Amino acid sequence: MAVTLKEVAERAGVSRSAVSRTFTDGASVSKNMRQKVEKAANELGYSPNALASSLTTGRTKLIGLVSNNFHNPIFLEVFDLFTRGLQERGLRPLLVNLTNETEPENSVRMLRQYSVDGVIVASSTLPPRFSRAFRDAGVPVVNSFGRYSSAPEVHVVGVDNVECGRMAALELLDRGYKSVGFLGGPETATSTQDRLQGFGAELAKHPDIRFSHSFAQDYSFVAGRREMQRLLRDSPAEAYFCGDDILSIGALSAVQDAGLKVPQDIGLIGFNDMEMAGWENISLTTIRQPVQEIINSSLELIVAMLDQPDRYPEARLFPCTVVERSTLRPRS
Amino acid sequence: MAVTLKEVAERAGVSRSAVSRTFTDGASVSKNMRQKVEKAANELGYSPNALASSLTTGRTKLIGLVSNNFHNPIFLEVFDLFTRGLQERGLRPLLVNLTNETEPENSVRMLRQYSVDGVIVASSTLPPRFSRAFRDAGVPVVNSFGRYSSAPEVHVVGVDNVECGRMAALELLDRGYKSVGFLGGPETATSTQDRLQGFGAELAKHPDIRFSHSFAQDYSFVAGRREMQRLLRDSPAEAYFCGDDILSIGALSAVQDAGLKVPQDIGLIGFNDMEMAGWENISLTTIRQPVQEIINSSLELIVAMLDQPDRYPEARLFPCTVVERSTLRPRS
DNA sequence: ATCGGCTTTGCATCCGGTTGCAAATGGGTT
DNA sequence: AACCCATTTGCAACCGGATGCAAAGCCGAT
Repeated sequence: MAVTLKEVAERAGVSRSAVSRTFTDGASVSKNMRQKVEKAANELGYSPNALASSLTTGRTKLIGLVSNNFHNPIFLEVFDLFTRGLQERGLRPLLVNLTNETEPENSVRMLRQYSVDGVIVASSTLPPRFSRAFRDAGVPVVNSFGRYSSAPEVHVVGVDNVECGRMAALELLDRGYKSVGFLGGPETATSTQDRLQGFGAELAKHPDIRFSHSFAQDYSFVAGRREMQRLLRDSPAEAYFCGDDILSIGALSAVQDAGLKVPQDIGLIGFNDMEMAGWENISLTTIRQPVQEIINSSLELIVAMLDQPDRYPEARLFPCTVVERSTLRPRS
Repeated sequence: MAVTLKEVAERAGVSRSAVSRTFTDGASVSKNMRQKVEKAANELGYSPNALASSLTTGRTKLIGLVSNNFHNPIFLEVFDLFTRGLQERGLRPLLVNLTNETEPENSVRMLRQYSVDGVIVASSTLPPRFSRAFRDAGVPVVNSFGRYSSAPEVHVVGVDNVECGRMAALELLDRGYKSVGFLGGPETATSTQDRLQGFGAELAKHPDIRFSHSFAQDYSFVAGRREMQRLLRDSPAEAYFCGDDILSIGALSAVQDAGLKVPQDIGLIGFNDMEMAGWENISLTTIRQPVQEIINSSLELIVAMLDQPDRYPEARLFPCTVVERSTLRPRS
């Protein structure tokens, strides 16, 4: 079907190696030879088969892009940045959707069958055993938006969620709220646990502040809205730290539907600063996660690992910042 | 690095062909042999190299998933459904992000280098020459959400955008609006052109109705908002058909910011029925595109083309329906 | 035991490239 | 013209697996 190296060689009247060499950079080919080969290749419309060459070079330039966040709009931004970043570096994203997947085995086997050069696990909700499984299979792996640990088992790039929780608490205290709540994502997500921990730890220093917490079923508008509706039925707090912007937006809609005003009656602070948070009809005060930086760093790291597969695992953390918009009352 | 067929063969004390056969279904292997091989394979943790086998079978099970819509949230739903659908069928999505790409050449070459078995072009804004380029390269291609044509050059699965425009017009007429506008996406997108055409054609039958149109720069919140702000400055129409829900939501925010009420002062009808359109704080009346069905059908089609690459191109169209929520005034 | 026919197995070759090695080539010196 | 050395080229083997073909194995029937 497609034109092969052999045909080009015949047409150019040279050996197959010669053709191969003109298409491998760093190989030794004379100017003359290169011309002849390129002429023949162009005439035939030849381009080398990346998979065949991967057999001998051991490199496919395929990177598994693994995620289970296909319902949170911020992940569209994430996919956009990852795919473009990979493409710019000559790498190809093989997308793996792990929605509803609980065990890593299948995906590990699949990605190994396709000899991916590396894997990026982009998720804040996938349990760490997924990343670990890839590492154990000998595949370079970077866990983006994953859990920070002082003794990381795999490379992690993201934020310190405990610190972010603390930051949210300080922000609410700073505004003089006397009773606050944490409206988290699913209780099983490590990101939720960590944010809650930091949030709670900071509030523990202020025993006069009433503090409660609860969890939404997942990171989604509907879940955030439902949970807030539940909270509103029974003496809600003055302000809530939501574990994700998408939860905040759901919560916001619940609050407004109940005839209450944000931020006058109830304050909200989100997490992520996704594009939508800046929309004028939402205008969410939130903790910004530097998505672009996290992704760039993840890409650099995975590229580096291609050459040093046994690189010692590190955690790369980026600071978050508060983005003030309209869902918290002014500083007192 | 990874375990190979040869090692399994040695361990099991059989020929390499025997091992190959136990892992190819439909091949002739005795129960006894299969057992021996599987035992050895398990002990070694062997799984066949999909790329190596693709060399001889000519099948990679790789499907190029090509798009340039990484800013419209509905495409997160689209990617979710496509990737899961492909995975269920044993196929692997190789994601290609064509943002800012104007010429198909590079991506065609790349996808051919990776010997994809087929390509799904999922976009309503990529010019038809992209799909055509894949077809010309001999790669089975399905253009999902593409432009319907009575003489399709490649397989198209989607909706009849002209018809949808007409449907929007009828809906607005039905509500008794006397002046209406079309707020489209980028003028170069065929989907925009077609929706405008249908919309205009229907209105042409009613010369008493004032009709205007304009275009947003792209399919995004910001563009929709900006365009609506412009319109509001100068005797706006009573109701607008927006070329996409995301534009509607931007427009909605502009209208509300201007102190006007929807639907009392201005009516809006969108297109797509993305998840967000149903959020209670948005509650957009819109024309629903049956995304799930379009994707299922696209998948069936691409699978069918794997066996019949020269299948005669067809257009598969699905009807749209009006989803009534809260952004148009009641029927008169 | 022998035979016939079907199934199972192994051999060898091929898929489309890459690469170590040795032979061939080219250019500059003497 | 002869020689030396660096570059370029081709040969052949290999990457991991699939498959046509012929040989081997198996089964029941005679």
